[in-house]
Parts: sequence; structure tokens; C-alpha cells
Amino acid sequence: MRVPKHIVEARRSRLTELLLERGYLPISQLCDELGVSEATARRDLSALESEERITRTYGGALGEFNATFTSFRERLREGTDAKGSIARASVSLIKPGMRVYLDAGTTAFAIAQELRRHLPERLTIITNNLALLETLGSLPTAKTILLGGQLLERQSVLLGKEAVRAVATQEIDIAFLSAQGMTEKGLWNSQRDIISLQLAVMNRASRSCFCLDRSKLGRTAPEHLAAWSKVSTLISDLTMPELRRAGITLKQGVLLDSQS
Amino acid sequence: MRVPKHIVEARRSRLTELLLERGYLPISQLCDELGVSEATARRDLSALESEERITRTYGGALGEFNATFTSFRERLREGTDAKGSIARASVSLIKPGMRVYLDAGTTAFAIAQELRRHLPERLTIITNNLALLETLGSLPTAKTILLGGQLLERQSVLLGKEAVRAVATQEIDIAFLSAQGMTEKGLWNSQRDIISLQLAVMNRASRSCFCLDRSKLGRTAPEHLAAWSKVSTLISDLTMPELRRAGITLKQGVLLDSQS
DNA sequence: CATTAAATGATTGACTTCAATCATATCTCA
DNA sequence: TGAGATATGATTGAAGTCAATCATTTAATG
Repeated sequence: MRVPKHIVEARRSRLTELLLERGYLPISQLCDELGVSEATARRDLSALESEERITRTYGGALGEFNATFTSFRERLREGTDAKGSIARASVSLIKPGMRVYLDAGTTAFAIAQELRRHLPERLTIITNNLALLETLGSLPTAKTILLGGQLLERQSVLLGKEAVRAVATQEIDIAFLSAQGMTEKGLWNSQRDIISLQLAVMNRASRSCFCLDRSKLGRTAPEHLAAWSKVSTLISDLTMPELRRAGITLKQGVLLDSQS
Repeated sequence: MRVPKHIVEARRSRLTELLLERGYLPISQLCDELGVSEATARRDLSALESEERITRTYGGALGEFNATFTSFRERLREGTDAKGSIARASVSLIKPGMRVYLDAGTTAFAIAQELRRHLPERLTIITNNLALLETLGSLPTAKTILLGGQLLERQSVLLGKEAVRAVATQEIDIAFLSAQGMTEKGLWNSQRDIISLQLAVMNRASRSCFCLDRSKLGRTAPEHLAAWSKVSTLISDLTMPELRRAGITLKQGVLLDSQS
């Protein structure tokens, strides 16, 4: 029996809410809650899935949030090799008791994942990266401090003057940062907000490490972030000769250079 | 063929990582990725589930994060009726362009959900409650500011001196707060950290609304939060006579009192 | 090195989910 | 108001999932 359109709409948004609240629900339970047959529940689910408002699974469905982070997770899985070794090299610089800053971006995510394996004692981790929280929150010994700031929609990153102000009160032993490009003129990034936060971090940090894989070499971005003289350490899968060829000279050399 | 213990452990933590990265994976895919039979994958999953490191579903499993928030979501679904009407009354106080503070706790979650339905224009929402982000982040017009602070393990709340300092720089039009108990002496809460943040918020807010359902009446908690004179508005499913009987007198009356 | 305990894969039958199809009721639109 | 579109539930066979059991292999233990 056909039913008014607004009823269908209402039921579907109720379904979305339910999934948002509960994270996951099996089909049978959805039928109960919505008071419809399996067939209808299935039809609702496929409709909502094609609008990308939920994620379908075998036997049920997941709420939107899981989908939101999926894109981030997918991005993460790309250049895994370089990212992984950069993360391992980064973590090797972290000693017990340090106050560590982690940037936005997938490299920071890889570092956090690596910390799950080798966690020095009594760390304090400072970040503006919400995507790290689920990883960091489950680390037993670490203390996590989140900078305040404005939530960048769909980016899961905090920025703005609140964030800059929050950094100014922190002491940082080592900061791991990333950028969108590097040339002989230094490092480049796209957004002014991001850059001003990164500069504030560099200002407070005893050591500023930039983590950039080889795909960033030669690229620029709208805004200039910093000259090479401001960089304490470059962690990269590039070799010194490659960098020299690109016109980049470093005092300290590249981490990873001589490693497997 | 029996296999060394560390291999099993490694595979299981790999499985956990996979689920954390991807959110959800069906069993068949897990078998492929891990290179084991269905039986083993199932056994791994039930082992991890009993350690509460993942959530099992029919046909697959979900990463830890979903589980973390599940308990929160469950709590939310309890006294839904009162919470719902408290949330509706709260939202009715919010006008376009306001700067709104939302507290930790499930009431704030209910308010955020309600904002998905009736969203005044140009809101700024300020909070220390990470559980709200997935809801607020998807609101089209609102701007969300997260206070900085130390991450309270498993609580998804930010506290500490960073948070208090961050509040001190904010202007707040209306704050929605909650507490664990109310008596004739005022409001009570358990943790000193929470209270000092709430006091800082009340200090910056033009209007401080406390949202408490009837289950809180007569309860106390280790720490005294505030006297009734500091409360601008009480939003509750309790009636004025009930409050008077408990020895509580308010200047302003109770919101919800006369409503359905 | 011998014994024990544990991990694995294969198999089985019960159960669940799924997509497709169909009949029916009733909303929508002309 | 009437014709057509569409939402729904029931049914069905195919496919997928699950828990239990068993034989095999190999790590752990002393």
C-alpha cells in the first residue's frame, strides 16, 4: 500500500538518526524500530546509501560518521611505504618525557599509529588534529592536549586565533610538521591559517621536524611557509644528492637517507 | 598447525589496525587481508571482541572507535523523554547569531541533535565536548569552536587549565550546563576540573542555563558547584511546586513547567 | 626430546541475509 | 474523479554467515 511521501522521508531521516546514535544496527533491529518489513528497510537503506548518508554492511548499516572518516582513512592508505618509514624515523626521535607536537595531515596520523607500537614513557602529545584522538586516546601512558580553535568543516582540524593563542602557552620539545611542497626557496603550504599556526608552533618548539615524502619535491603552493634555515630536521625518503640537485641545501642532512 | 604466540598477537593487532583504519570490514575481506581461513578470522574477532577492542557485527566487525562511542550513545538513549523535551526547550532559547556554549554530558548531545532540526542562522557553538563534533561538524551554517585542553581518557571531554584559559577569551551569549545533583544548597558535581571550567563559563556567559532532569533532584556529589542565585535559568521536567517542596526557590521559574 | 597444549583449516547443517518478482493498496497528478 | 505511479509486504531460491566438531600440525614446557 502506497504511503505519503513525507512519511517515507520522515522514516528515512529517523533511520539516519538511529544509525548516528547507535553507530551500527542490524537489519532485523531496524525493522523492529521502524515497524516495517525487511524489504522496506532494505529499500530505505539502499536509498540512503546512494545519497551517501549511511554506509551499508552485510546484515545492517553504519551511521554517517563512519563514512565521514572513511575518506580520510582511504587517503591514509595511499603512499604507505614512504609514510611508514617517515613515521618510524620520526618516532625514533621521541624520548621518554618529551612534549611532542603533531600537525594536521596524514603523516601525523602515521606517526600516531607508530606510537601505538613503540610508546616512550610519560609523553605529552599536543595537537590540533582531531583525527588523532581515537588513536591517541587509547594510548595508556600518554597525556594528550588538544589545542582549541575553530573546527574546519570536514577537515577534522582546529585552526584560527584560538589555536595560535593556545600554542603560545605551550612548551614543545619536538614538533612534527608537514607541508604541501618544497623547493629551493623553502616550504610551501596552501592556507594562511595553517601557516600561522605552524609558525607559532615552530616558535615554541626546541626542534622542528618537517616530514615530507618525495612527491612534495619541486611543488609549490599559494603561500610560502618557511625558509630552510628555519627547519631543524627534514625527515624524508629523498636522498641528499636528490635534494642538492633540486637546489636545496641543509645543514643537518636528511633523516632516513642512509636507512633501509 | 600451531603458530607462535607473537605471530597470533601480531595478526590480531594488525586486524585491530585495519578496522581502525577502515571502520568496517566484512569477514571475507579480513580473510584476504590477513591470509587466513574464515575460521581463524572468526576466532580472532571473537578474541578481540571479548577484550572489547572491536565490535562484532553479522558478517564483519567495526573498529574500536565505534565501540568507544557506543557506551555514550547507550547512555543517551536512557531517559529520552525528559532529555528530549529539555533539549527542545533549550533550543527555543537560541536565537540567530548567538554564541552558544554546550557542556559535556548527554544533555548537550541531545541539544546538538535538536539543533539538527531547528538551526538558527549564524550560530557560533563553543564546547569542550568532543562527542558533539560529529553532530555539529555536519551542521551547514554554524561555526564550531572547540576549547583546548587535556583529553580526559575515554570521556571525550577536554578539561584543565588550558580549557579554562581558552574560555576566558570567549564571549558567550547563552551557556547550557549540567550537573550531577541539585539540593536546596544549589548544584553539585563530581570533579573539580569540571567545576572550575563551568565556573569560568558562567563568568563569561550573559545567561547560564542548567539542564537537569528530575532524577537529579535531592542528589549531591562530592563538590559544590554553585548556589541557585548564580543560575539564570533552570530547564527541567520538574514543576515549581516539586522544587519548592525540595526547598529550592528560583527567581525565574522553571522552563518546561507549563509545557506539554 | 617427549609430552602437552594450542592454533589452524576443513567440513557440516542450521540460520540469516539478499535480490528479484509479484500482487495489492493508495498516493499523486492531471 | 480516474489513470497511472509508487510504496509496501510476502515469497522464493541463491548465497553468505555462523557455531561446532574434528584431524593435523607445531609451538611451548619441562
